Amino acid sequence: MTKADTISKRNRILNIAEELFAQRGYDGVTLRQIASGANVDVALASYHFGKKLDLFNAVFERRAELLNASRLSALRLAQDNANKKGPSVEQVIEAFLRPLEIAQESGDEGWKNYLALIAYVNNSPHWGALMMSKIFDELVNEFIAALRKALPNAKHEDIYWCYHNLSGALTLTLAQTGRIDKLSKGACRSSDFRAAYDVMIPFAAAGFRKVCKARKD
Amino acid sequence: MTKADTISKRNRILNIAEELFAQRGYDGVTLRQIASGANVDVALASYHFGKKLDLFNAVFERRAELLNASRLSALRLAQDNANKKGPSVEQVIEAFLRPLEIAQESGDEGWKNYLALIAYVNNSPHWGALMMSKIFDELVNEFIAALRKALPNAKHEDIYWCYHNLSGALTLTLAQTGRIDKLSKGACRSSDFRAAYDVMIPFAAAGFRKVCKARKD
DNA sequence: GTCTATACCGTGATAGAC
DNA sequence: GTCTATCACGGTATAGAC
Repeated sequence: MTKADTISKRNRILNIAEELFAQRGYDGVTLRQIASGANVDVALASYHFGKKLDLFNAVFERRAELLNASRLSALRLAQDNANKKGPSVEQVIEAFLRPLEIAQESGDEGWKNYLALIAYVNNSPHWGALMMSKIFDELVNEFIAALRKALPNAKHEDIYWCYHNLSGALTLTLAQTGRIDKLSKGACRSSDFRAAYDVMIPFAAAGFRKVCKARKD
Repeated sequence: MTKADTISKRNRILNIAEELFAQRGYDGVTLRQIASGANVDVALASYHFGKKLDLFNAVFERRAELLNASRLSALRLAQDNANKKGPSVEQVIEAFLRPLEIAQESGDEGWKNYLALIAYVNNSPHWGALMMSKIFDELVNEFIAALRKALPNAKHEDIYWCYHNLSGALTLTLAQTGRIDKLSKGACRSSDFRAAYDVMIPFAAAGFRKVCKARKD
C-alpha cells in the first residue's frame, strides 16, 4: 500500500461522503453507503475521522478555507479597483457570487457537491445557524461591511434582511434541485450557475438599492 | 375510545410529525420519536398512514389545499382590483407572500412548522423538484403568468430565474434557521415573517423590474 | 501507520397476533 | 385499534493483517 493509495482512500471517503450528504442530508446517509461508494471497509471512515459527525464536519470544513480565500480576494480586488467610495453594490455582489462558478468551470463535480452541501446546511433549522456562523461569519461580515459602505443611507437591519434574501436565492441555486428545470419546461437549468448569477447579480443589486435607499431612521 | 379521541390521536401524530420532519428532515426522525411525541403506540402511525413515506406525504399534503386557496384568492383579489393591465409586480408578489403570515398571526405553531417543512422539501435535491411540482406547480404557474403580464418586455427565461430568486429568499425565511439572528446580533429575527416580507416585497419587485425591463430578445 | 474482518448491541420499520 | 415480535440495519469498538 503506497502513500498515494492511502491518500486516495481517505479522499475517496471525503468525496463520496460529500456527494451523499449533499444529496440526502446527514441522517439520510449511512457509513456503510459511504464505505461501499468509496470501495473501502466500513471501519475505515471511523479510523480516519472518528464518529460520523466528525466526518460530516471534516467534509464541511475541507473546502471552506479555499472558498473563503477565493471570495475574499475577489472582494479585495474590487476594493483595490474602486475609488475611495468603495465598490458598488453590483461589484460587491459580483465578488460574492462569481467565485462560486469554480464548480462549473473547473468541471470538478466535487465542488458542485460541496456547494450543495452548504445549501443543505444553510437551510437546515438544525445545523444552519451554528455551522454556517462558525465557518462563514468572518467572511460574510466583510461583505456586509462593503455593502453598508456602498449603501450609506441604509437602515441597519435592512442590510441584513437584504443579505438574507440574497443568501436564500443563492442557497436554492446551490441546492440544484432541478425544480426550475421542470417549472420552466427546460428553458432554465439548475446546473447553469453562470446563468443564475447573470440574473441574480442585477436582481439583488436592484433589491438592495431599492430597500436601502434613503430609509435610514 | 370515543371518536374524538381517535381523531385527536391521528392529528397529534400529524402535528408532531410535521414539527419533527421540519426540524430534522425525513431521515432524521423515527416513527418512535413521533409516537412518543404524540403519546401513542409505535404502530399507530402505520395503522393510520401506512409506511413512513406515506405519513410524510400526508403531512406535506394536509395543509396544501388551504394554503393554495389562500394564495390564489389573494391573487384574484389583486386582479379584481386592478385595471385591465393587471396588478403590478409588487401586488402580485404581495399576494404570493402575505398569506404566509397566517403562521405568525394565527399563533398556530403548526403552520410555522408546515412552512418550515416546505422549505426543507423545496431545498432538497432529493425531494425538491418532484414533491414541489406535484403540489404547487398549478398555483405557481398562475403567479408566473401574472408576473409575465406585469412585465410584458421580459425575456422568457428571466421570469423563471427571477421567480427562482424570490422562491429562494422565501424558502430560507420559512426555514427559520436563526442564522440572521446571529449574524445581525439580534437586530433581525428569523421568526418575524412580517418584517421579512416588508423587505422581501420591494426587494424582489425591484429585482424583477430591473432584470425584466426591456430585455426581450 | 493503514486498513480489513467481524462482532456487538441498540434501534429501525413493519407484519401479524390479539 | 393496540401490543408484541421480528429481523434487518444502524454506528462503532476491537483484533489483527499488511
